Amino acid sequence: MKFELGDVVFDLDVSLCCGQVFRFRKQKDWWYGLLGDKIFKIRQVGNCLEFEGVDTSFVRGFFGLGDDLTKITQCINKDPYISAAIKQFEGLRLIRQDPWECLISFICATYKNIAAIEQTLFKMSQKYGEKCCFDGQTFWLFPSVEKLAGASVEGLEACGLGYRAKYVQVTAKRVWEERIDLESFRRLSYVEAKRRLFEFSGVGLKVADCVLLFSLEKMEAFPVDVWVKRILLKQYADQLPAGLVEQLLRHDSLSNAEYEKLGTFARNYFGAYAGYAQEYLYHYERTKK
DNA sequence: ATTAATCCTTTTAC
DNA sequence: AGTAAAAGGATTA
Repeated sequence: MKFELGDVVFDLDVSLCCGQVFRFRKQKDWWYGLLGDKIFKIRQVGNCLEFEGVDTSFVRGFFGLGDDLTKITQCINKDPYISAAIKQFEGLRLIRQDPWECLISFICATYKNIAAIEQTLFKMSQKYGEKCCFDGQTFWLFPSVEKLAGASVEGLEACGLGYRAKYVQVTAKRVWEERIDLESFRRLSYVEAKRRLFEFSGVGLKVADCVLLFSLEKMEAFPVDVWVKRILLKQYADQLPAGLVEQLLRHDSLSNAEYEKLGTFARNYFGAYAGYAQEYLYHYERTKK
């Protein structure tokens, strides 16, 4: 299938490489990806998207092609620094992931680098997910709630989860036993959905913000990891509340209070699409020189 | 080749 | 409320 982008600005490679998704692989010029029980491949040829395994409305929804990116980038374009990031990664869009997979993925992602996260999630899917064939290749779907709820901590540890194994286990068990519908969190406000996510084991403010931004379409979510903290301290120090910079420099970790101060600053400064700003800044910082 | 630091942090315990 | 330490292990320097 084909989809002409027309005046829709989109860069498939940048959107898939900027650290939002962990289970996309590029083979030759095709990206192979999974969402729920769907497996598909997609590539961008000029201003046209070509794909197999899913329909046009899925592609539009999944890659956020309905977002008015021109308006969004204008809104967040507040200074020369982010302006450079927006310019360099024109076409970067936030992807709409599955909330369950997103929640578990970011619980697994804490204090890990992206390569290690990808490896862990692959092992976990291989062990607990459903095996599927597509385009002559083997894929494993992301494990269901029921499957992970029944997994042992030892079994999860064997996937390289380390101390995160028990968080995954406890969270999965709770989602399963209480029949929690994570999709329904979409209807809650940012603050309310964040509070609900925060209750899960292994979910702090950062993981909650990632789930809110990457799967629940809360664009005011502004995940602050070590990279974003670094950017804020370097590029936005003089605009942060008085004393906060000195406080942050005193120690390495981020307290919840400090985290929320940075998030509040970002939402005030960048506006309703602060999450988009975060993704441009994050990718820009990670890839420069 | 080895070693050390780092990693899209959270939890637990002062 | 604020701070510090611990939690595996792959990747990167």
